[in-house]
Amino acid sequence: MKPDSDKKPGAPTIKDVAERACVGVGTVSRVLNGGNVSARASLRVEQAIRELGYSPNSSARRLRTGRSGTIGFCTRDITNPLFSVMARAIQDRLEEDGFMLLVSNAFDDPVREREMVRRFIDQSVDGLILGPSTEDAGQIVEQATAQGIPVVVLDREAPEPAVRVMSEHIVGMQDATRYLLDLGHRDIALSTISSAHLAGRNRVEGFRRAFAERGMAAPEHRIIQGDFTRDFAQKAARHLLLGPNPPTALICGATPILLGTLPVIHAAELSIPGDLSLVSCDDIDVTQLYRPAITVVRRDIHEIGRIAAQAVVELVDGTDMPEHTSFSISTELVVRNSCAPPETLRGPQGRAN
Amino acid sequence: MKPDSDKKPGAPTIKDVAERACVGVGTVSRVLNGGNVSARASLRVEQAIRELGYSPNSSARRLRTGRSGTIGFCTRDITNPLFSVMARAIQDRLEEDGFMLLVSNAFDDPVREREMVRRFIDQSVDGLILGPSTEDAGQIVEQATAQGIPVVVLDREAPEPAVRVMSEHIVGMQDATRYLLDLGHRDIALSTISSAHLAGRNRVEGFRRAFAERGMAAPEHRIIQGDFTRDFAQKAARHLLLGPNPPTALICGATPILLGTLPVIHAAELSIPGDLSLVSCDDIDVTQLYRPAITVVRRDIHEIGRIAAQAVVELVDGTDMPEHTSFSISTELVVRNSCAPPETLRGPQGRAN
DNA sequence: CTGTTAGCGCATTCAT
DNA sequence: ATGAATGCGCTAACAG
Repeated sequence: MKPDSDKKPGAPTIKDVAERACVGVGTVSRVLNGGNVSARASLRVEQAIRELGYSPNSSARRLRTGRSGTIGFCTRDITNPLFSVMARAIQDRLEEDGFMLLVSNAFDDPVREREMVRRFIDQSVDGLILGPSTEDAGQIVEQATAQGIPVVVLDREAPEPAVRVMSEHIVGMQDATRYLLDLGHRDIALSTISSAHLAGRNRVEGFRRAFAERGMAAPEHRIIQGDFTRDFAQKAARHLLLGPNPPTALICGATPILLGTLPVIHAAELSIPGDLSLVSCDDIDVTQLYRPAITVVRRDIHEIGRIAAQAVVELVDGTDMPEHTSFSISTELVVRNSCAPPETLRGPQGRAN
Repeated sequence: MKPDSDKKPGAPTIKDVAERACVGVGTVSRVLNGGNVSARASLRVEQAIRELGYSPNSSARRLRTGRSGTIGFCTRDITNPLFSVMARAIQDRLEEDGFMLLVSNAFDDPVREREMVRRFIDQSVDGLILGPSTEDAGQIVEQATAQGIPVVVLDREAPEPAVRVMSEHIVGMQDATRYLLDLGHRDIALSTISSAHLAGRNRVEGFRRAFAERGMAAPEHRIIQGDFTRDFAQKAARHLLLGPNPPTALICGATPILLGTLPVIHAAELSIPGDLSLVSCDDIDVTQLYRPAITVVRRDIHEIGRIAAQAVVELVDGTDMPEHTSFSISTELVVRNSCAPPETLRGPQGRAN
């Protein structure tokens, strides 16, 4: 075999393109990245690129420029519709600017989260989006900022360089509670996530405010907070629903809480809304398709993702600071069929079976 | 500017470590990657690393070695529980070997899929996992293989270098259909995905086989196939259920199909299983929590992800070929309360309202 | 066992 | 406007 058409099997490099186009590598680089190139040279280079099927080696480029074209998204658990929907929205938006998305699950474990972030940084992501967690993002933001990596946090506290995208959980829960109050409920239970989460704190706050608004004190003994597992939710639901004087209404303050609670409701053969009025937070397939359809505090998850993605992109690409350092996502109470006035108000004829 | 004590703010490099440990960079590299190093030198290097807070620059490493430590997962839509659960399983497994996961959504669009894969390759992923799609993976496998990138495909055809993880859709659907047949149903409808998908073809095949088994011909006019959208499912359900002689049982051959069908069932005020027996494919929150709970053909999604991840890792790390080039995932019929004998067999007393 | 050296492919400076 | 040269940080091949 003569060194005939014996090309190197490796992908063509910028040098190959330069040779073929009879120009220097600098010129090729310039047409690629938009420098000053004469029309003639530019044309020749472009043709060479086409003929060779050349594509810039991203590893070399990222070594040279320090930018990778990737963004890391640290979720609690991608299996949660909240995060998978966000992930999709983020990815859709990121695509517009040519970024790719790296994901991970931290399972609400601060140690794991830091480890994941470390690995993201290690992979030299250009930006970071952090899902809610039990911990402040302070340490992580600091760590990332030290490397010049911008971070956007979702529903959690974070020091200044970070951009925050916050949901109006207080108002949302206040609306839900008020709705139940207006229906005549007084003994309303709230099963939600730990106050270690901003969302947990805020939801409890909104719950209390709704009662305060009416000059009443919230039933503190009906507030149960725990971690983000169905397991916790199930225990909480048993405690709440299976006791001697069950509440007339229950608000589930997170999707996993609802999913852990429903089986208990089924097992106890409680009818909704006959025996129990039910409200959940975040609208998912289950809340829409369950019969009766479940009333929820909805927020636009897709928009949250879009905004977060948009923010990182601006932070990464932009030369100047972003307009906003904090975004607020509103909520909306979607009334469906899972709530009714409490039995006591419907007369003593018993359950409407 | 004078080269004062002006330390570079940049992260410490292998050279810094070498100097501090009074060894050559080669030695540092060796302790990092496991070469032959004396205990003494090794100790000193490790200390220097700790003191400097050194972390190898992954961009340089990937340029040098051609390996990135990332795997790309191309899904149809990460929002589908099927894929989010897979993604989580894949990621969990990948983590064990230090890989990170890049995800994307192709929305069943072959053009988009190729574009996503191109970008994955561009990002120099070490391996590729492809979710099911309307197209054979031939072209993509070829493209990836040319770059030495191994690919694992899920529920789709692919030429040899690729590893396939296939679900036993034929048997699964056959079991489901047989179950309905045994219950006494004859007029069974199947709403499933296009035959352009392997899963679509196989599900129809299983459906037919169950009838053939009994010496009957499958009701071909009751088979509707379309794309993976709720929209299609809704139209199909309307066509099937709202006509003059609705079937007595319906099998939904994919999660989006079920989700698009349920609203039609609700609107038509059909009772399950009174008016219609219902079976779905893939067990999700909705099938478990819906009342009545929905009978499903289940497969272990988590295991599919685990196997796929394990396979890529072996392909990437391994020097030798993997043991298997194809895996088969079994299915299981989970009987719940959404099916009953057809009305005709339960006597003429009409609906049990 | 160890230090030195040569690139990996690219963007970028510097002369021209 | 452009070609040549430099080095990003690392690994691997080499010579000791």
